[in-house]
Amino acid sequence: MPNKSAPSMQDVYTKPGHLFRRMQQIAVAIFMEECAALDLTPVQYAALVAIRDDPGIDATRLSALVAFDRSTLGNVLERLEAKDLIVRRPTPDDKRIKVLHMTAKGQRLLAKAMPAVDRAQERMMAPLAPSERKTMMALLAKLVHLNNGVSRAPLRIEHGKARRTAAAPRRRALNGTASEQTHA
Amino acid sequence: MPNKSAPSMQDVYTKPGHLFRRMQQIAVAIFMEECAALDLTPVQYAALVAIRDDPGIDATRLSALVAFDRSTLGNVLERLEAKDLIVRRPTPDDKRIKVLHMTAKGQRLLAKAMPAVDRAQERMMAPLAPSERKTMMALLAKLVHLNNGVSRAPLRIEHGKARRTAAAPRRRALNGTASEQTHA
DNA sequence: TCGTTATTGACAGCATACTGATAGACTGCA
DNA sequence: TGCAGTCTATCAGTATGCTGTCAATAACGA
Repeated sequence: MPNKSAPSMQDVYTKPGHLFRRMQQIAVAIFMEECAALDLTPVQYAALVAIRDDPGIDATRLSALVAFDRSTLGNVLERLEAKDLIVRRPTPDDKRIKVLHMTAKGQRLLAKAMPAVDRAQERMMAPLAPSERKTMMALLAKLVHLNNGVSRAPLRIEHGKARRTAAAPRRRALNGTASEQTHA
Repeated sequence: MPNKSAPSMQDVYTKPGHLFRRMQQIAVAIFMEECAALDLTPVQYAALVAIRDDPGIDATRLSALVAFDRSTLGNVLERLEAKDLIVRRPTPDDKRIKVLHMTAKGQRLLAKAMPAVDRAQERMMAPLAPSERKTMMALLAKLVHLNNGVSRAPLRIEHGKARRTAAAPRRRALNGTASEQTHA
């Protein structure tokens, strides 16, 4: 009988946790290589896209849209503002909130980033055949969707786009739990 | 014609980079939940396993075995030592090196961690059917394998287990590049 | 043997993540 | 109306991950 009394590195190498960590390392490295000239991180890119999609959004709602931890996002936005890619403005209707808008510089950078980001996505999947990529992405999407809500930063998409205004009272319950799935 | 002039969040959601980041978030969250009582992170767990597998290894070689960045590993080892799970000792033959050994406390913790780690791995794959899990893991392993060398911390396994001794001069070229694959 | 090159551990600095706490602002309900 | 509970941004603390640098040490080649 083989010795099963203790885990070895050979076991670790085949475990999902190890492989997901490695793949994340690789994905970030490739992204950073492609975007080196733009001084843009994956997280910053996603935040910019979301802000451009939804101008006037506030930081807490943004964190739900891009599935970032709220505490982390504060620093990310600070850096984006320091680089003049976005602006944060307080609002008269709700003094707790600072709404986010892209600057012209941010728009230009995002346009330039697009091809670089696409190249990065291509490169990380390059080792797989086209049919394998499809399978991989379908399974990965399923895994992420059905595990949404596990981490501190689950993805939460506001349906009906009735974003908060002075007239429309804000929807409650932004604090989703693990059992609550955003898309059914 | 649809407007393809700019990326939207809907595009980002389906990109590999986004999904890998989300999955890593989820995997770490699940691991930490299962190991909360043990005060052990995924990275610390892998380091412990590797040190137990290969007592007397030094930090640089360890970083290659577990695919950690060398700079990060220093802090990880510091914390493991502070928790009395490992010891770092200088050697007379090479004054640059500090060799690593597990303590009895580390052994005990590792034994206790095993079932928790297994539960974590189960949980993160739980949403997939057994056949889907197999497919996913095979593709993920392939992707990581063939992209090994891309990040700053590629996996490098020493073949022939001729670890350095006073008699045997150390193998050169630990500085692998992206083109160099560890296993053919 | 002696100078060049490599290796090692340690740092400083930046960016992403998460936990938990806090102060101020707002809402809804009694 | 007034207060309890909620929501916002922010902060301190911890951990990972990367870039780049440094001094001490070791190996190698001329």
